[in-house]
Amino acid sequence: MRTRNPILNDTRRRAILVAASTCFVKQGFHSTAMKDICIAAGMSPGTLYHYFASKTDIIVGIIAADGEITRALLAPLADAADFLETLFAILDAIAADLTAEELALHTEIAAEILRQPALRAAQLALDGETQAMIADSLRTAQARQQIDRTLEPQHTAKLVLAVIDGLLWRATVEGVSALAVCITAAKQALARMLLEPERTL
Amino acid sequence: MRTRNPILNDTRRRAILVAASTCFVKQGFHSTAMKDICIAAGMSPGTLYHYFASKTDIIVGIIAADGEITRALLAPLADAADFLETLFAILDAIAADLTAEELALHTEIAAEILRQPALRAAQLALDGETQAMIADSLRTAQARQQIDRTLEPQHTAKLVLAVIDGLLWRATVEGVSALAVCITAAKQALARMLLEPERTL
DNA sequence: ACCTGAACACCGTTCAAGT
DNA sequence: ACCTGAACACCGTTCAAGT
Repeated sequence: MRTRNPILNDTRRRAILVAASTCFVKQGFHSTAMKDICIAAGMSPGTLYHYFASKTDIIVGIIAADGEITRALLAPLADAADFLETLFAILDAIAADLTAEELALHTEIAAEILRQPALRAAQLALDGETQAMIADSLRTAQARQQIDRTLEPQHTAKLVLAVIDGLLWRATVEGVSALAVCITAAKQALARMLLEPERTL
Repeated sequence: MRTRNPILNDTRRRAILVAASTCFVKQGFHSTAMKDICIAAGMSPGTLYHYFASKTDIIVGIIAADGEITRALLAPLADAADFLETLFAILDAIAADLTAEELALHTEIAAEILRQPALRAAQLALDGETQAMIADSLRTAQARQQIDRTLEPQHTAKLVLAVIDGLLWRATVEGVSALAVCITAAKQALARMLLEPERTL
């Protein structure tokens, strides 16, 4: 029994996730065959299954990768000169290169999570981490008097995520063309939620 | 060439839709095989395909059936003694027998609609009808001074549907146990939206 | 361990044959 | 027209064999 090569393992897994994401975004999750992913990643089915146990397991990988991206996007909040301004910039960044196909995949993944308990567990864990990260940033911002100090951080973090979620869902339903309007509405909602009443924009 | 029997056609199509819905709700859209639907409906694949062109076509049928149910649910609004009270009762009725599995199917259908242009067209048409229906009811309610008369009916109808949609999406994400809280929030939002400022509950 | 590609079981859809 | 069930093409997954 030879020992596993962690670097190769990581490289291959990333390559597969990239290939799979590309296919899923373009054709949809259920319309892409494993063969499609194999071709896109330049490997045989056997090799692919050496790195991922199933098509669903690839989604677990995508959820995890998305989680990392989300955390990287939100990182600037932790030490922002202005919390709300930074949050708004993040929203703009999220919207900047968002396509209808990406939103569609987002919905397909949501549906898959609802049907598969294993995925639900993975998603809940990641969501909890993101929430804690925002809650921490909120505490810092409150100490700096940038955010209404009467707000409970944990609960407020949940609301912030709910607003972002709602924004994405609305853009999904109404089409990417509605993104600008949705973002404006989301920003207004966030300002009212997070600032002290007398400081409302 | 014999002539088609409309009654039999309608009966069979309804039976298939009921069988399919049951399977989809329980196991999910992509996990139910056509064979499952055939067994549940008590017929052979050939017969099923005599009434529905494809698995996707069954979803078209389900969307249409859901549309009819929605219209029946909203019908009381057209001649309500109190518009808002009637709307609230409808929300409660929708929530009364809503399961996590039904919400999951709702998300699966949404994903399917986003991927299949034919489904999107069907959905848009139905949504337009529902919207027009609510707009009419709003006009009547405005004439009866039950609703803020400065509101534009068409646009407001859209908002009402958005709130209901948001309510269902939130319940999907947070779980059916959150339904009561979501409904309360939705009712508050609707009251603020529809009543004249000084009459807010 | 890492990789290949044939093979297997399953599923959506079709179609010749029957009434 | 309405119905049956075998058959076809395709897809997710496995596995014996190779390095």
